[in-house]
Amino acid sequence: MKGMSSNSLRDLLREAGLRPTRQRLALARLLLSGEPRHVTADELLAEARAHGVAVAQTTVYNILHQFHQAGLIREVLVESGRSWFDTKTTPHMHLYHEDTGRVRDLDQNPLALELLERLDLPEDLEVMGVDVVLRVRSKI
Amino acid sequence: MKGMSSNSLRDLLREAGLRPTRQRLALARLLLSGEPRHVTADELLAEARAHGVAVAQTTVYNILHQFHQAGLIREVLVESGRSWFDTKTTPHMHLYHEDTGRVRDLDQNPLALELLERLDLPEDLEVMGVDVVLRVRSKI
DNA sequence: GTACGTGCAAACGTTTTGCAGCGGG
DNA sequence: CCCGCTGCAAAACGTTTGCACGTAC
Repeated sequence: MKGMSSNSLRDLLREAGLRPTRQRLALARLLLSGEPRHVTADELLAEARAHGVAVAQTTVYNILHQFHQAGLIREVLVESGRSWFDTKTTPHMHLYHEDTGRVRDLDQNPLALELLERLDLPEDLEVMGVDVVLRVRSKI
Repeated sequence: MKGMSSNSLRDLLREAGLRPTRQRLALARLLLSGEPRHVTADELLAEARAHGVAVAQTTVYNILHQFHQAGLIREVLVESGRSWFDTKTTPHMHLYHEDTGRVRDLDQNPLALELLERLDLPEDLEVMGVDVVLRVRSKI
């Protein structure tokens, strides 16, 4: 999505059923027009304001959840009391660095998919997603 | 751990490096002396008070985290803003029912272990744990 | 014009802080 | 008996909610 134009961001939002408001466009540009990234709500708020975007904290939360529901980003739960959001939406796992509190992608998609295929689930359940988090620490 | 006596609970806490205080003993009895279970802090607080145990909310949080750090219970992160605690500590995965908000165990240990073995991790990282959550919904 | 979004303030669940006093030794 | 640590109230933290006002269409 690198170097995505204003117009294609507009279309992206519209296709997701979201009105391309000033705030949504600004956050979409920060989140979705570059390399995949992991952010918290507060980091994104600070970044938006540093770029001169006038936006309320609540709105950042609202928009992050709207993007999540629309499938534009993923939510990653690794700490109680704080959510990470991941702009990479294809199936993959996460590495959580307990020392730094940072989240990284772990690109071994086939494993998580195989895991899912080999599970014996009750017939009446639909799988909405598989979240795999490896908690790691530096050995040194 | 079913039907565990007061004395063995005392020993369990002592071996975990925790003083067997009145509150810790009461919560340990509720959590660790029966079948494996999943609770939130507030559920446990309500249950303790229903059993006539005088304990503060903060103390329940403190003790749950102390039990977690001591390896007596596991923390399960499936929703932002609320932690579940699982009294089953052997390796296993979790099923998160998005309809009901409930957590259940999924006993397919070998899969999660195999997953771990087959990952290519940087040499300098130590794996502290693997969390696998399947988000499911009722098909009906 | 109107349906939908935003942003404020207040509520929520959880975590942290500071400290009085209990209890293990 | 005493010191370390526990357990508490209160505040802080990240997030969610309810509602009045704005804005895209």
